Amino acid sequence: MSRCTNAACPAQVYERVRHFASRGAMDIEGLGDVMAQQLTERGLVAEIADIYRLDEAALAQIPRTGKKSIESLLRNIAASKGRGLARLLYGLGIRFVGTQTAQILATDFGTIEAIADADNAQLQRSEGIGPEVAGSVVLFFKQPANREMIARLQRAGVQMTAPKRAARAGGRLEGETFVLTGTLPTLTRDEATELILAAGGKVTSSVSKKTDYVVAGDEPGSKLTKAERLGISILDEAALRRLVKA
DNA sequence: GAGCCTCGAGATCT
DNA sequence: CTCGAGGCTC
Repeated sequence: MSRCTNAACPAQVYERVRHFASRGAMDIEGLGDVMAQQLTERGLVAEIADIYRLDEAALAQIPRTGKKSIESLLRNIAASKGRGLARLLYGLGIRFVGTQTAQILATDFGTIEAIADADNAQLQRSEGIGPEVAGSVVLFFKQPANREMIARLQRAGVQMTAPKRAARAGGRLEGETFVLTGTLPTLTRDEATELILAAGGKVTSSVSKKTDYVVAGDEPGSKLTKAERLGISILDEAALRRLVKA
């Protein structure tokens, strides 16, 4: 696979902005595919940090964007500053760093500076980080343009810290691995994940012998079948809540 | 090397 | 959600 290396090319800027604002990353509602396209095409956003410089006058240039949408978007942009290090890291779009890896790095290192200054060997001490991923992270933070972008985000007030792992250790679900499938009655996937993480548990995406519990909701997928075959404990939402509180 | 797991893309649904 | 590719662990 080939990768375009011109960071300034419009298609690259658009992709970065779109990914940064996406649900798993900074979750900026109102800044989806279409808005990202408009902002980058019009030169209102030439790099990620420009998102935080947008104001009413700039947004008013965009067709079909009235006072209400503008107010709401600006509010959502402001709210995104507090999403925390894990989401921010994922949002930066570092190769091989998805939500899981970003989460691990965030809780292991605690601040963006610690990650940016870590060398290959230090990064590899984290679970799931091998030579390839570590190399990719080092490469990203070696680029002066990336360090500058981060500095600009920081100046804009974007928070770049995370509670360290220690703060969460000793939870009731310490050492337990969970997999979610189907739709839960009252919790979203993110909320269920957060509940488990907060109790010291771990959430992965595929069922294996190492899975301790499968949390199944309505219309579960093949993960439930696999869990039954492997004899893994199945929980519904109520049982998960009980386990967390137990 | 085997098995596990994440990433990332594409399909499905709301 | 599923699934393949490929990185990581043991």
